Amino acid sequence: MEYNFNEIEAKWQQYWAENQTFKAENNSDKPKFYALDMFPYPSGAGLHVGHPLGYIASDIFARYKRHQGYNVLHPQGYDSFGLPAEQYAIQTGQHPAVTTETNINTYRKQLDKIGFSFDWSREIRTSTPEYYKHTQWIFTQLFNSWYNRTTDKAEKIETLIALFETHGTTEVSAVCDENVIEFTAATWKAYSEKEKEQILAKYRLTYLSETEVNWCPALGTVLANDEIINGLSERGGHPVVRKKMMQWSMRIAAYAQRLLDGLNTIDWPQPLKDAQTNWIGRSQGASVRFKVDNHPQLDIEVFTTRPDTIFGVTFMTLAPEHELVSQIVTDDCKAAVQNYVEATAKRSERDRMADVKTISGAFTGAYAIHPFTGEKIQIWIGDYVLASYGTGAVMAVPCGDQRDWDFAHHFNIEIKNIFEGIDVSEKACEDKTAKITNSEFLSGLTVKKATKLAIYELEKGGFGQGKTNYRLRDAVFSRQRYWGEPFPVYYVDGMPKMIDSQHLPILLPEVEKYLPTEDGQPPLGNAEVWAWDCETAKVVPCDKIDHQTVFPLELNTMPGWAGSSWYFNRYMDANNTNEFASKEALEYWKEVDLYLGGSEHATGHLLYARFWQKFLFDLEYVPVDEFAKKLINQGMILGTSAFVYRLEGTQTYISKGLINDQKVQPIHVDVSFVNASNELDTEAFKAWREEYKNAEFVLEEGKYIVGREVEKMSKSKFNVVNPDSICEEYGADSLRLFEMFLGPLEQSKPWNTAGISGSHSFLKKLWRLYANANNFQGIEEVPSKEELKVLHKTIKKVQEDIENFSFNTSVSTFMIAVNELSALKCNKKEILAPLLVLISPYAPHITEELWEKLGNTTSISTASFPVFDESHLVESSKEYPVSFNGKMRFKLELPLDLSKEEIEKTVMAHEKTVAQLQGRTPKKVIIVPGKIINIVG
RNA sequence: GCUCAAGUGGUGGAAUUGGUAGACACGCUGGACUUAAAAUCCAGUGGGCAGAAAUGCCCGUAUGGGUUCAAGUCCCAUCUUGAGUACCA
Repeated sequence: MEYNFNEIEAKWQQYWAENQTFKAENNSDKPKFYALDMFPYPSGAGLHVGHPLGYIASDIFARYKRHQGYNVLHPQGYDSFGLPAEQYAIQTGQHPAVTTETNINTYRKQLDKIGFSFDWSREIRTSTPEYYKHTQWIFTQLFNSWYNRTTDKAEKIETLIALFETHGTTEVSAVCDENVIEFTAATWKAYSEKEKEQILAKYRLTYLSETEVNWCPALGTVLANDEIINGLSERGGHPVVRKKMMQWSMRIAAYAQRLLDGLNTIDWPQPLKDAQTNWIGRSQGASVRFKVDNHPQLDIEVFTTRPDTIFGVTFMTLAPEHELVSQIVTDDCKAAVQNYVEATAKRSERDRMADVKTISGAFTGAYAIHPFTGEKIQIWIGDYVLASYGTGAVMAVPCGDQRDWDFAHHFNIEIKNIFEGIDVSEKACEDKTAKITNSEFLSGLTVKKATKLAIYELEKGGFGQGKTNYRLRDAVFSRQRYWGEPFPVYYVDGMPKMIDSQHLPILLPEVEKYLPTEDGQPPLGNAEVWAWDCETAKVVPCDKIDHQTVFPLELNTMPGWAGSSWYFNRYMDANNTNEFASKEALEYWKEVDLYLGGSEHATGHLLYARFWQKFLFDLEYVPVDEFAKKLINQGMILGTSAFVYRLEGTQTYISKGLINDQKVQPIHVDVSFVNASNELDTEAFKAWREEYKNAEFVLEEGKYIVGREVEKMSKSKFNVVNPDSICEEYGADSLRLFEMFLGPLEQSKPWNTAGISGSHSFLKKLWRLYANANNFQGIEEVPSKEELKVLHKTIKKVQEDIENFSFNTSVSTFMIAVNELSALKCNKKEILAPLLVLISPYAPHITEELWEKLGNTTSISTASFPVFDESHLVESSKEYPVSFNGKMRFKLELPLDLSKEEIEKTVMAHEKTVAQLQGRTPKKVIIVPGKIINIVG
């Protein structure tokens, strides 16, 4: 009987679906295990072979944990709001919901074919009202909360109001806007409702603020930073300008320290932790206030990580946008400063960052007073100082900072040396082991001590204090898009109001056009029914707006990361209609035990999700403050793009080997036109597109050879390989094994189908092993010692490998086991049955089939994992490698219970040893029992 | 520039605490079966030198040093590639 994978795979996929084999229960005596994949965005291109890599790995782990007796939650869903569906809608008028639905159906079909053990009863889609109802609810919770520094957590806004009522601002230590005012309890009570609202807005965890966006007038839309290249839009190459808009922001900066600290409690890859650590960018130092000469009321505050170098300050630089620039600039410098400010304003932030080499700036004519020496210090402006970091001003220490040095050098400003025995005439000294000199009370101290003392003296003199700064900025939460969660927000007299949670969800309104409106409003501005009626608590037509009881609704939508910042909690209780998940479900599943996904989400999704989780934890909605205990990044599967070379300006295509010095244009061709030896099917190429119809080819040895390059798999590069055809040709089990066999999970690797026959023939060998064993039945007979040894060393290795996520090596272990058992002509049930359980997480279909043929009536997924028994591996002897000066010369079989002395005696007496030594006496003999013998001399 | 990861046969990769480098697979070569092909099975396969052969010797994990009885593995320097980030004071 042949291995008919098509039939077998269809049979078991149907069986699992009908029997709900992988449905997870929220009540169980078993220990729980939650294995999660980062859910996909359902793009129109469908799944390619890169997607399943991580899904296969987590599926293996989930199945393994089931064999170990865990109650496993292994769900899947779709991150289904997003840009491509909206752009397709703009082009075709097709509603994004329709496109999304179609794409999801394609994904589902493809996923089903690979045999994943997902619990589909818990499927979620972020774009459904049942789901985004809760996303909206979380937003309102953020709005109704503030960050209390005293308790170091988020609290309901009511606790802040209570503090204001009893103590005014005196007892409040909060993470809030910079420009909050102080008041007493009495003043607070005297404020009008609107004034109170305005004050509270500065404390809420989500708040409106004027933020700059990249506005492209020609496209009528807002662009993300990476959609802009050299100041022009990526699509169409139109000019992009910076425009201020009122947008929602999330006070993620409040959580900077906790996000940093939390990294120590979770098992995530170090590179990913490093990326988050850098992104949060904690730096410690001091904040120092410099008085401005002739402006006794003005202070310039700077942040420095090197307060120890304060006596090396010879000038000060402000960001051109700094608010004090216009106040301090002297009349004779005014023109130059204004010119410079205008020139920098024209350059985009990107341009400014990209151009690091050009040094530019202008002198303001004003002077600051050094807090310790009282010396007058020139105040400059320069675009190397960023308004958005720290205070937008730096104290420049040219001897200790290369950028300050470059600036000073360029503008001929004094460079004062405060480092003992170091020459700073050519470059700054950034070495932190240098000794400070020429610095009054800091002279003679090391950096560490000087820093401490400098901060102490600053605080004593009232010039500043120690400070910790974070690079992490609050996150903009508004998008000028259609296909996203609408905000549950309406505006009364310009102030945002939350819609009460009982009225959620606020459904995404229908619009005629998915583009922004002509006056630059977001697409929801096109909606005709988009106003909130406070009396009926319903969304009503816009023309009913009277600003008495009917008010305009928010026109922005939420960003892509809103829905993905809490979805892992939803799977725990995905069909709950009252709350995002019940307390019991959250208590039971707690957190994700294994999270698999790409490292590209390091500073996006993975940071925002940790932030929301901590927030929900603070308000006691979730039981843990880190949502994923362990995280693994799977590497990307790269495509091998193929190129033809067109002679410039012609329809002639030159085979790769014949190009030489001719001017050719490389053009991507569909990889399906190319065979394994890089030969192009020229007819298929000509038929591909109208423009290639008349192509002529310059062949080498009668063939057109294409160029190859490994790139990211992408539709536009025509290098996408889709799993469907592989499933058809070799079966899902072959695909699963092959993807695991490609190499370490974390590593990026090019896709190359050449090796798939190896995995496939392994499965055929496996099938034959069972077919030969009493026609699949196996025999009830005590296995031989060798057979048991093969089985148990396989159990040991596979178990270790799975736990280390080393799936590639366990596939080779299976191959070795099957090769060895085939050689032994093993037909014992006692060996063949446990072997199937070992392989079943990797190749679930064939193992279910063989399991059934062995006489089992329940799914193999219910079988328990074989238990490793050391006793089968105990050896009585060892084949020792015998080395001379570290080089292995021959092997010698010796009993393991020999003592070192006995080993040495035997080895030294051996004829090969004598031959190797050629009469020399060894200086030393190293014997590591059970490992190696090394003779030196 | 900075941070991180990585560099091993023709190819993907293995070698988990320093202890037999190249497991397993692909590819290739030869053979068996076959009219033939496919499929399957068997043997060989890092490079070099010597030998009819068994076998022996030398070289070999990006490069150059070092530590060690012993280094792909540890240390220092350099080069290359990939990823992230970027005037962060």
